[in-house]
Amino acid sequence: MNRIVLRRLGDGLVEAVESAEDGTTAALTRLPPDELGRFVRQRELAPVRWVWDDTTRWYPQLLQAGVRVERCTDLRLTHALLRRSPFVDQSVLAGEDAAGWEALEPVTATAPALFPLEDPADLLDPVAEHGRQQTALAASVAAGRLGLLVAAESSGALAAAEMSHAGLPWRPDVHEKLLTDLLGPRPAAGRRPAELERLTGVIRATFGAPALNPDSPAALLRTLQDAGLQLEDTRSWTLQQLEHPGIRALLEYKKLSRLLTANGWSWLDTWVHEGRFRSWFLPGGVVTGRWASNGGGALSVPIQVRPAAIADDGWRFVVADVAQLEPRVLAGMSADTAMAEAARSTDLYQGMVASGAVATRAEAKLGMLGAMYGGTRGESGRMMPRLTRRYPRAIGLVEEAARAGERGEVVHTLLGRGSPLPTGSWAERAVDLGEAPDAVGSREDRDRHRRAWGRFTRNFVVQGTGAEWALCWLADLRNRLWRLGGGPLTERPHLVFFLHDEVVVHTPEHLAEDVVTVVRGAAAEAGRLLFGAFPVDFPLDVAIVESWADAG
DNA sequence: CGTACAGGTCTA
DNA sequence: TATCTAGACCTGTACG
Repeated sequence: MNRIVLRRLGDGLVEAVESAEDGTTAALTRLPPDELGRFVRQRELAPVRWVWDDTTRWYPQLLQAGVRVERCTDLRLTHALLRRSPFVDQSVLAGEDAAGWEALEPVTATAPALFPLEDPADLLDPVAEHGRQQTALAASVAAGRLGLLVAAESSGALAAAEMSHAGLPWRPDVHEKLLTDLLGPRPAAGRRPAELERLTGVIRATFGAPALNPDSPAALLRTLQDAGLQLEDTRSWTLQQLEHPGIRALLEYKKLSRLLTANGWSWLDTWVHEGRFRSWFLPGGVVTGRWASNGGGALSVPIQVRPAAIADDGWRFVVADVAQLEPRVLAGMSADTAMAEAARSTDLYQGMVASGAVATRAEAKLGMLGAMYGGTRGESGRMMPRLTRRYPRAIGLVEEAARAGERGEVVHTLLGRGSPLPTGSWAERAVDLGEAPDAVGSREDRDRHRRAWGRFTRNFVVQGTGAEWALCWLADLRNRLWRLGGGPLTERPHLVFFLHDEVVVHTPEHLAEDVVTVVRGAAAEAGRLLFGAFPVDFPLDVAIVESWADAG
């Protein structure tokens, strides 16, 4: 398959360097930016891989021009992956512009200038960087797995851009009715809605504080303490434990105030246009490999407002999420056959009960969460010895990751994403083994940091490998969806949302059943890609719905 | 007056 | 019968 490296030239032209499999240059084309769409569309007629500095700098404009790309190599994301992987000879990647590649930030402008002036990306040489990356990959002892990872990461970048382009269907009228029913009519700027005004009055009267601003945590804490309540913070969970006639109104105020500030009228004004909620998904935005997001709080859209996410007329959402992704991934990566046996069940925790490992589902869940997050106290800590006896390989894997982190070492996911190195004085000392008396922090301080980093690395291997499974699922699904329909991206079934282990597909109603089939097919393929023939299942909960809120 | 942080709440 | 992982983003407040 030919590769085409795209780069911007100083005079505003775009250069396309096409090379064959063996590395020989087949063609060199220069064209003005407004002809790029036509060029890419034409070259996409045959299998080709586009290579560019950063997907956010190229793909939104192509999508705007109605051009969809099958595959690419995102040099920014690939560089970041290879740079941290313990399976890569770092000297190969070192170059005079290595720092430039590391500093490169994705572009998330709301109105992207076609080619921004003074873009630091324009100082970097994509042909040279691609060469270094290919050399580093080929020389790696984990070339196969890393190759899969960088391909999936780049596919994710395409999917992310496509989701921002399409947007999540969102009905402002439904959202506004929800707000009005709960808060009252939209108030003038800077004023509280009627219901919050009413609750403020109740709170002030009940606690005898006529000037209290319930939005000020410090003032609220003082007022509650003056009223004789014993508390150290004003979190809802803390307030719920208290007996006082004013608590009800206070909790109600907090709930509605949160709705107003996070997803109220101004959220609608800012993030929903022409019936679509558009935010930026940032693949690789979290160190573990999970995606981050930018704009509108896309990864924490409250369940409360999801009724406003409604498919277009004649369209449906297919909402799919994988049940208990992380314990299943742990079973696969540790090749723990006993845990994989429990994972054969639709409910992994119930499977653990059925095998006699634990007595109740609640214990199974608590124990596994403790194993993956590092909970040592309370009930989850008490489960550990039994889980260790029953699932020695799975528990052993996370325990070893925790110990490595406590020693200041790098851990890695199944496909080879490396954890960051710890920062701070304890880390240097951990490598040193010197344990010299510390002038700054106490020994207890260092031990606390060490254990905290161990919890991070313990979770990193599981969360990170879970993210790899989800990335493979998403990448394969994206291609299967494309083949289900015809015409432009948004006239076919297409992805509109992705949240760690859940996808939302917007599809013409008559294709919804086919979408369910390919969503399941892609999940099975992701399992094969990561774990080969090892028998671990990834059952999906899938629903065909008109509103996102009706799923699950 | 702008920035940084604390406290809080939402997601998986 | 708990507080363990990763984030985004809001308001209020202290600081320079």
